[in-house]
Amino acid sequence: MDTRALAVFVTVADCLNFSRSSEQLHMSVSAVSRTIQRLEDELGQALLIRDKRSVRLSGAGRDFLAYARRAVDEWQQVRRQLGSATELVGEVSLYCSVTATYSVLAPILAAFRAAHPAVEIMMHTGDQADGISRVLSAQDDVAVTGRPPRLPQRLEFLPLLESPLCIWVPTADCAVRQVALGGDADSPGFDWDRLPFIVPERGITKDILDAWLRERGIRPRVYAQVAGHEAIVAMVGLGLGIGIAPQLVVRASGMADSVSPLNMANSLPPLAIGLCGLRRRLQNPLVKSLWDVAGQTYNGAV
Amino acid sequence: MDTRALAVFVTVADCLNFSRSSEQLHMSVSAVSRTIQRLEDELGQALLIRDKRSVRLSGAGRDFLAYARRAVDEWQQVRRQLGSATELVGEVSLYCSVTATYSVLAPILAAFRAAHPAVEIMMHTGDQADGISRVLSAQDDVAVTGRPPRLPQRLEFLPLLESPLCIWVPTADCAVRQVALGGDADSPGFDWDRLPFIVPERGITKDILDAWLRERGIRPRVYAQVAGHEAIVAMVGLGLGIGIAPQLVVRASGMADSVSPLNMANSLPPLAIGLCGLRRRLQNPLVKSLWDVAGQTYNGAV
DNA sequence: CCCCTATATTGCATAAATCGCAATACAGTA
DNA sequence: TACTGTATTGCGATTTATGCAATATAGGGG
Repeated sequence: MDTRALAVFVTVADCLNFSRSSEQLHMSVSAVSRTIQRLEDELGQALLIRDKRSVRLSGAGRDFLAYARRAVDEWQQVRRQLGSATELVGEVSLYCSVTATYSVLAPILAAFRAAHPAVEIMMHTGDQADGISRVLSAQDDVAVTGRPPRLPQRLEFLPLLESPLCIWVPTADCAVRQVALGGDADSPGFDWDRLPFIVPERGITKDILDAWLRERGIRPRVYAQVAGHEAIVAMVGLGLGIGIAPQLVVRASGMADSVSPLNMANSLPPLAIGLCGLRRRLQNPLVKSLWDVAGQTYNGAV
Repeated sequence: MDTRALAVFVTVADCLNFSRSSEQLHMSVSAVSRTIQRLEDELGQALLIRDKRSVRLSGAGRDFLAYARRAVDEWQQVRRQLGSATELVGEVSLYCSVTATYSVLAPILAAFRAAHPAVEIMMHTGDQADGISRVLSAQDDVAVTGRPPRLPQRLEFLPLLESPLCIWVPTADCAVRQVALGGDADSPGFDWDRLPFIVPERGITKDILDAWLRERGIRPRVYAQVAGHEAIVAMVGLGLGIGIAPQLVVRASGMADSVSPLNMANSLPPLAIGLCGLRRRLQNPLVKSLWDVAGQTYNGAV
């Protein structure tokens, strides 16, 4: 019998709800369900009475809960006593865009370094669009990324902040700007066809944009497919076309003066930015602590 | 962390010897070694100091041992409390020869039935030679068999009793008997060639006999290869030849008067008879309890 | 001094446990 | 009635544990 199973049982016994427990425990509902089943199997007793609309403790469950709390507690105590929990040592690998390094990560890393000076951070930067796949393929423990529309259950997402997703227009007076500001972007007659559009090559921003365009029946003239928001902003700033990027990136880019947002009534939904990691990896205390520090740093911000 | 790992640690801490622990725990040495490694890994502390010729507890190990004992104890206590250990229910499957049923198994089964009336015994009888493979292929939980010369480590063997392995000669006055008793079986000149030999088709007895014959450079005249000691005894009793079988089988066969042993100075080694089972299956409490009852029933007999 | 035994560890292949996903079942609700 | 929320289950895939064989090393004779 595994202490993890005991911890699961304690959580479920507290929530009296498998779904909520599964979230707290960073596991799937089925994993929780089976963990309890195994436990009951091993004990030859039902611990939780589930009757299709409620979960409650059985008599044996109440007795066992007392034991389980104590056992979990004593285990953690002995861990601490042996010093394994005093200081975390090891490394955590992190994937993010260059922009995220400044704007999202800086405060997290400062706090994390202060809390766990012996943990090394392996940071890999690149196109934010690759974050999810880097995490899924276990190349990195955690990535800073936008929230995917559909989150695979083995991924965990911790929202940190939101940034408006805008379509950006060059500030300099040029053909692109004149067309872009020459009409009402909300109206069906807006001249999308004459506007060179710089779109993301892949990733969440591309997915959101595609959905948004499809909804409105807009078929943009794609001027370039570019990897990385930073590059999109740069190209827009140079007057090559209009492009999509989170406001955050523009602010951090040093090109805030070279681009301005395209005003629209029904604008794009804001982008939720946060940490993304494999659930399984979150059981690793190092990854878990980075996660926790991030959550605390941005506590209540979103 | 698994309570099983704790139990392993407690055992090793008590023995201060991995090999002996592995026997007590019904696991391979490597499994024990790795269990301890995992534990140390999880705690980030060495628990046992191994310096190539001795094992002793580290400081952390001593502390942890106190915890581990308590944790194992409390776990067993809560199990008992919840009643999972009150009565065993289920079934155990058993393979043995017809003879073993009477001579070896009877007292075990009587004691086992008394101790665990709710456990059903599924008994399969057949040639004792097949016992090992039945167990290896998990067709049966446990078999009564002779001790194999080389025991695969995933098998456990519990010796119960020994029986002399003899070469049997018909009692009735016949050609076979005259030749067999007409010379000194120990002498190199003994007339093996003129004696029809009834040998086991396969199994441990065959292996032992083959080795014994090879050692002495005897090439017997094989009259028949037969499955099952009972059949060998029967054929010898009918005067068809000489044959090998444990004394136990002859005694139980009702043909004890029809056959007599061939006297030899350097006789065959006695056959160790006992229970054989997959180590893994021994962790099943039902199988374990049958094993334990057998051990107690024949306690000290061998 | 060298071979042999005893003991613990490690690479590797295999067996078992666990997990997440998708499908299912069922009760309450809009 | 369709829909939502919740728990379970079959199944494939991944992760973990195990046994075996090989390796390493020390001690004990001959």
